Order: sequence, then structure tokens, then C-alpha cells
Amino acid sequence: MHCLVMYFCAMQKSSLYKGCLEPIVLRLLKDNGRMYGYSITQKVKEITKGELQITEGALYPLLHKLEAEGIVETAVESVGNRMRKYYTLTKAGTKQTQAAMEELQAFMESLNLIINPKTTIA
Amino acid sequence: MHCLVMYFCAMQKSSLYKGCLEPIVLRLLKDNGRMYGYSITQKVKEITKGELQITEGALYPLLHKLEAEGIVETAVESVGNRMRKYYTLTKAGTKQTQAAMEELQAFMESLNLIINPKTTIA
DNA sequence: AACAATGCATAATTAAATTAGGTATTGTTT
DNA sequence: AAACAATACCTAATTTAATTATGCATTGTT
Repeated sequence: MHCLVMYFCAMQKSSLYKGCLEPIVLRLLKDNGRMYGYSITQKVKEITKGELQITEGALYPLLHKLEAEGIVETAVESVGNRMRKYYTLTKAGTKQTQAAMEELQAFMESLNLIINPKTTIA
Repeated sequence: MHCLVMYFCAMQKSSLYKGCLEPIVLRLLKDNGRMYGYSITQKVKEITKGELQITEGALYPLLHKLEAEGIVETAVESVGNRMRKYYTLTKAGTKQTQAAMEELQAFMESLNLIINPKTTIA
């Protein structure tokens, strides 16, 4: 008799620290060139092995905001009978992404100084 | 003639990603044992070399919330004629801090997977 | 036929900041 | 002595950015 019991570790799907979603989306667009909303949610799940999960209620309004700001531009396409709204970075968006990455990087380094203080060697 | 021109790099004093302040405060209290509000703001500035700056408008309400939740307990002391309200983690607070650190750590690792994707070696 | 997955969207609410004040004491500079 | 910066606390109004809970429609799977 097979009795396969599987224990899963918490897999918190921890909610994002607010403000991080935008840089994440910008980065994904930079790396992947051309994405639609749903594919962004899936990509994040894939990369983080399910650890991070972005909600549609946060994502779509953000994408609309980015479009209104000229950071991204859109093109609607039909796959079969289902529509996809593709987003790509504009030139301004690419620049903005660079800045956002530097800011996030700097922030994470600062955070690390606090959270993982270096034990002074010697 | 001396003409000393100094260029400062941006030193953004980047505003926090929301939700990060609580874990930061918990961590500082864990590491330093006993702090008062103003000393927390100074410690963060010191550790991050001025890069991170926490605002009092965010800090004090947070400390009050933590106190109401039983995460920290307070003791008011007078230094000269000036009062200081010292905060220390309660037992529950220490446990909470541990959990917060693990969650933040996990989040940062996930974020790193997205922001600094590993180039597959070989 | 029912359900999960794909794909878009919005509205109401909540959480956590920012911004902009306020009070008072102490130390430093002009 | 006056002015200012630093130390030390606080709060209120507003803004930002999520969550939660919906809704609609198509496609694939059980």
C-alpha cells in the first residue's frame, strides 16, 4: 500500500512590500520585451517558484497608470477569440526603468545593512 | 587660489517601500535592546550612511501601534529636562520579529531572482 | 456538464506611508 | 543676546498602493 504524504513548507506567497510591484513589472518588461498582464503574473510565479504572487487587482490598474504616464505602450492582439493586451516599454519607459532599478538596488543594499549587519571581521 | 568644488552623488534618501519600516524597527530593537524614537531615526541614518531616512510622521504612529499590539513596551525617562520614551521588545515581540525577519528575507530573495536574474552558468 | 485556467477589468476598502504642521529643551554660532 | 540647529516628542490631513471581492468571456480538462 502506497501512502505518500507530502509536507509543504509554508510557501507564504508573501504579499509584496508596497511600491515594489512597479519596479518588478518594469524589470520584466525590460527583460522580456513584450508582455501582457496575465503573462506577467505567470512569469513572477515561475521565477520565484510560487513564492511571489501578484494580484490582478494591483497589476491592471498599475499597467493603466504606466500607460497614462507614457512609460509603456500597448497593442491589443487576438489569439483565437481571446484578446491580449501587450505592453512594451517606451523610450521614456526604458530610461525610467533604469532609474527604478538603481533606486531599488540601492534600497536593497541599505536594507541589507540593517537586516544582515556585517560582523566586523577582526 | 583654492577652488574646491565638490560633487555629491544623488544620495536619494529614497523613501521606503511601504511595509518595510516595521521590520526595520523590529530589527533595530532586537539588535540594540532598548531605543527611543529619535535614536531609531539616527541609527538608520548611521547604518545606511544617510541613504535611508525614516520620517517621524511614520515612525511614531508605528511605535504606538506596536505598543498597542503588545509587541513593544515602553518606559519614559528624563535626561536632564528632556524626556525619552524607550521601547523594548516584549517576549511576543521577539517572536514576531523572528517571523518578520524570515518573511523579509524570503521576500528579498524572491525580489533578487527577478531583479538580478542569474545568468545560467554553463 | 462542471470546473479550472486563461484573459481582461473595476470598485470599495484598508494599510502605510508622506507632508506639514505643533510643542519644548539644549547646544552652537554669529 | 539672538538666531539657529539639533534633540525629542506628537498628530492630522492627504496620498499611494495595495487587498479583497467582484464581474465578464473564452478555452481546455475532468
